[in-house]
Parts: sequence; structure tokens; C-alpha cells
Amino acid sequence: MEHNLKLYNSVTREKEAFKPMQDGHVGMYVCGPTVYYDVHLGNCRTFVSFDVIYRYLQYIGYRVRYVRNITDVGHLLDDGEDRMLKGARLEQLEPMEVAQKYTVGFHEMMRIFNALPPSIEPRATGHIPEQIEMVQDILKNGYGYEANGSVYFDTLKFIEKTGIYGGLSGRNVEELVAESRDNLKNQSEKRHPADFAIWMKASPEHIMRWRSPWSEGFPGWHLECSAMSTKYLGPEFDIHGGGNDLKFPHHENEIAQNYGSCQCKGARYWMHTNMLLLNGKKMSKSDGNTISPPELFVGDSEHVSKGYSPMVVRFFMLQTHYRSTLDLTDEALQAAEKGFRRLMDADKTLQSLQPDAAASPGPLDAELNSLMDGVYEEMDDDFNTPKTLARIFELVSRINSLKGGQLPISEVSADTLARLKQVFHDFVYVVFGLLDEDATEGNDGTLDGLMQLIIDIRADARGRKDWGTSDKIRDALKSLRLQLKDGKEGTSWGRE
RNA sequence: GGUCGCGUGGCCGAGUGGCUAGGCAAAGGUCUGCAAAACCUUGUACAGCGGUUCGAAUCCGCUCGCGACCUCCA
Repeated sequence: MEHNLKLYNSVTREKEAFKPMQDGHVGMYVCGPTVYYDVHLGNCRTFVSFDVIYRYLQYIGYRVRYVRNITDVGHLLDDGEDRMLKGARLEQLEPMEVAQKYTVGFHEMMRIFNALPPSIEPRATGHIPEQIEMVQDILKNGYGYEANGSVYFDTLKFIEKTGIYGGLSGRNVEELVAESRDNLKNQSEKRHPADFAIWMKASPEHIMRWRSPWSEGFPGWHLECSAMSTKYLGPEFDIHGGGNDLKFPHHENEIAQNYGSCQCKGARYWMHTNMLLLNGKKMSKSDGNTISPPELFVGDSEHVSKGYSPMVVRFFMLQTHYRSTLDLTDEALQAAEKGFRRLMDADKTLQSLQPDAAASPGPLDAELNSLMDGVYEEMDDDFNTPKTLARIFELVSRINSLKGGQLPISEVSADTLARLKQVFHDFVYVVFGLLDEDATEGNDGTLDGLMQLIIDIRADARGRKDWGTSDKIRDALKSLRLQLKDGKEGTSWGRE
């Protein structure tokens, strides 16, 4: 099947036809987490979004090198303290213990959300020499200056010489330039507010430090992504992704560093995911408007009435386009939970459908095929998962109708039915990365066997019109949140 | 204050100059021993006010409201 993949490029603010640099190969870099605290649910949204993008690119035949970094040094807070150090101080741990602890936690959360691991997951601390080299290159090209052992990127000069600063984030360069030096914090060694550190001299109490030509210190936050993307994907590569809030200054500075060090263009397509909101507002720890993934899963929060499983949350995320804000509310999650169940049930129903040997394909056959084509078209259109899901849900009602006899299976060719089974399965599990949680909950077949026995016994009772026994079984199972579904061809069951 | 984006039916959420998005909820119907599930039907939705157009929810302007970024953030 031909694909005309289009994606929205934050740089041009337009959907563009996607043309990888090398046929059949895609290099994709996504800014990963800073591992100083438990992973935030908003982080999870971003990584789930890029997980689906990664999965779909692979699904349509690309070989993808997906690089997602771990930031374990150099990320400064307002007060100038390193995030890693702050975490270490609070928990009385070595910085590397902090990094390890939260890296493990992050990986566990990605596993829970069924996000595939990236091809390469480089750490900032593992690439100090590469970052030092990049600083040297920037200095050599005249876009940096040293001050008391620290090195700063000379944004003003970069703007004057290249004129390429501010394009991604829509900064007004004149305004940036016009900012006076008075705006500088008093202790700053920067010449201009728009300048940023690429190497920081470590203060005496700073534990994370490496030798460099300028001082014992550590790299600036933005530098790692420039250095590591260049190292693993080359000076120019296909896709760079991250959260919307990284556009400025992080990504803008990344571009400046790439160009400033080697006239490299860096990424050709920039993709940004939008924010996750909680009850209409940005999640924020300070005002209590926040919920952690574990709290969400078990329902341990004032913001939700109950727990929602990781796959329900993942499905919920896919119902919104990655470039739109996603508002997490209890009501919306309840709706998503039911929709998710309906989707999973439909897959089971579909896989149980048998083709009619004497089928004569008619309009229904054509409709199914056209809906399936639509599934690909929607994904090709900037990874429009909500629209893709809409198409899939249209298939769901066709599937249920075929099962229930409202639509004749005799009008669907064996080939079309086989394709439907394949496409449905592929999109739900392979592309969207959803999991059937019932099947994975240590179900070794015992439950299926027991349920079949109970269903058989109930069928006998119903045959004798013993409604008392029949309803007793039904009600007892219901109290266990197991639902019996009586159909034309017998009874099936599922979880509520 | 500056920059950018958004405002869609009870809720969530796509879309976009003329053609049913979809999910959840609600109502009626089919099926059923009764239900549930499933299926069918049902919504004069596009913040407000102007303008462009044969035609706008979709383009333009203004107003109101919300959000993001501008400082650490996915």
C-alpha cells in the first residue's frame, strides 16, 4: 500500500509531506525525562504519543532509529541548583543513585504504558567528551565566550551572523536583542540575557563535575541533546520531538548549538506534543492540581472517582490528537474506559467470525475495505489517532452486526474478512500498542475453562426454563464484575 | 505586558468553505423468559458581534472567555 505520510512541522507551522533523508530509514530524536523525580503523567503522554509515531513508522515499513535521552546532569533550577543535585540532597543519595532510581522507575512506567523502548537511550553523563567537543567547536566558530571558567553561547552574535534564531519558537528577535543587560541577574556572567550556558564551572559544593579545558564543571542543559542527536543520528536527521514547552528555550537553543558548532541543520521536522491538563488546567504540584500515574491507576486522588487501568489511560490519550491539549477529567476517563472495552470486545468477536464459503461480496464488502483504507489515510495525516479510532469504531459496529446477524457474513469475501482481522488486530495492538489486560492478568486458561463450565450449566438450566438458577448465576457473576452476554449463537462473557 | 494557540451538541473530542466524525451519556425501537450485551433510529453543535462569499462552524476583523510559552517543565 502506498503511503503519503504527512506530518506537521513546528518550524514551518504546516503539514508537510514526509520525505526521509534516506529511503526507508528514519532517524528520530525525542527529548527524554530528567531523572530527578518520579515520572510525571504529562511526560507519559508525550512518550505515548511518540511511541505510536514510532510504531506507525515501523508498521508502514520504515527502519527507525529512535533515540531518546536520559537527562542526568546539567538541568538547572531557578535558584541555580542542579535538579539532580537537589534530588540527591533531598534524599541523601549520590546523584547517580538518584538518576538510577528514577531511570528504573521511568522504564517501569513506560513498560506499564506498553511504550516500546527506544533504539538508543543515551545519558547526558555518558557523553561529556562529546559535549566538551561541541563547546570547543562553538568557541572556534566564534559563537561562544568564556567567563570565569564557564562558557556561554553568544546568542546575540549568532543572531547577527546567521539570523536563524527564534524561528522555531516564534520569538521576536528584535525584542530579544533589545533586552538590556540590566535584565541580567546580578550574579550572572552572561553578556546578554539571551545567552545561555554551554559549560558551567562547578561551585565547590557541586558534586557532579568533570574536567574540561575551562574548568571543572558540567555541561549546560541544552547541549546534551545537540551532542547526542548529532552523535547517533548525524549532523542532519529526520525528526526531532518533544513536549511543546521545550520549544523555547530548549529546542531553540539546540538548533543554535547545532548550527553554531558545525553549520549543521539538525532536525528537518520538529514535532511537538501538546500539554496534558487536569480539569482544564495545567498540572501543577504547587496548587495540588496534579495526579501521578500510580494514583490514577488505583484511584487514590480527589480528582478521580476510581482507578483507571494503564491501557484505559493509553486509549484515552489516543482519543485526542497529539497536537491538542488533552484534558483529563473523571467523566472523560469513564467514557474512555467503556470505549476501550467495546474496542477490545470487538476484536474478540471479530477473530471468532468465520467466513462463508459461498460468499458473494457486495456493497458491504466494498464498504469494509474502504473503511480499512481510511484507517491508513487518517494515520498518514499527521498521525491522527482520534480520526483513526473513529474509523475503527465504525468497523466495530459492522463487526458486531456481522456477529449478531444484522449484516450478512455471506456478503463478505473470505479475503476481506481475513484482511479485516489483520488490519484490526494490527492497529489495535501493533500501532496503538494497546494490550488486552484480561489476557495479560496471569490468565492461564483456568478462568476461561471455569467460565465455559458455568455458561454450560446455565445453558442447561435455561433449557429447562429454570430461570431462578439461570438468573442466580448471572447475578452472582455480575457482582464479581463479570458480565454474561447472551447472543444468538450462545453466551460469551467479559469483564465489566 | 509580549508571542502563539484554543473556544464544537449533556460530557470528551475530530474535522473544515457546500457532503453523517467517533466515543460516552440520554430517548425510542429490534432482539430476549426478563434483563444485559448487540443492532437500528433520534441532536436545527460549532463563544458573541460584524464582514468576505452563491454559500462559513470552517476565511477576515473586533469583543469576551480559556490555555500555553516568554523563567524550570513533556
